[in-house]
Amino acid sequence: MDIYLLYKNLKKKYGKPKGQWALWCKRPKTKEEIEQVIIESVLTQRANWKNVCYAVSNLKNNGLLSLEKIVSIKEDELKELIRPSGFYKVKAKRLKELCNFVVNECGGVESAKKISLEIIRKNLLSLNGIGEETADDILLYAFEKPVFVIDEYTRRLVKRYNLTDKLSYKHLQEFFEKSLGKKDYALYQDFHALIVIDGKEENR
DNA sequence: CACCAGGCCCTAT
DNA sequence: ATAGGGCATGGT
Repeated sequence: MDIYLLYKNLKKKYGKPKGQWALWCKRPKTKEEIEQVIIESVLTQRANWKNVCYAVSNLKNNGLLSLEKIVSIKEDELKELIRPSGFYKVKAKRLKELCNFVVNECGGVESAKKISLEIIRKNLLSLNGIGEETADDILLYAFEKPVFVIDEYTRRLVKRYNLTDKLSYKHLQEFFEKSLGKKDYALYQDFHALIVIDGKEENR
């Protein structure tokens, strides 16, 4: 099975990624858009996307959809705003830690983009509540690093087509990156989005 | 009413 | 190393 052909077929079937994916796959993104993607990467953990939208709207309506603002507001205020996204207590804590890291340790999103992949990935993973998938979401969709994101839908796809037997995150990530041959962040962004879009479609 | 959603951490084997 | 429980909301 040619993985790139799989991508072409999904692309043919769905075209440009829609909905949330339109923003996540937008190239290039403004600073505000990058920050929104980072915030959404935490809010979307094990959450229905509609619920994420409610939380994002709350932040936006209060002028707080920004990393600096999230660093400065009270955690209790943040909790109430992001409540619809579920697991709101832990997510408020995680968000504040993540935003603080990007703003104060990295010097903001533009400087963060310039940090080497290995270093920034390791640092993101050291934060509480940022696992491999969330870290790679941020690296790929916010910082435009060529890392292939593995999630539940990707695993289902691998199983459905029997692409490979080992299902660990690291193995699957290497499998996709090697199979696609080139480290192309734009391709990785669209492909992962299409895998999720297609996975949801299969589910109905 | 029951079950689910793009995760992650902690604890116990 | 790996399985299972907890975290919580709104949709279907």
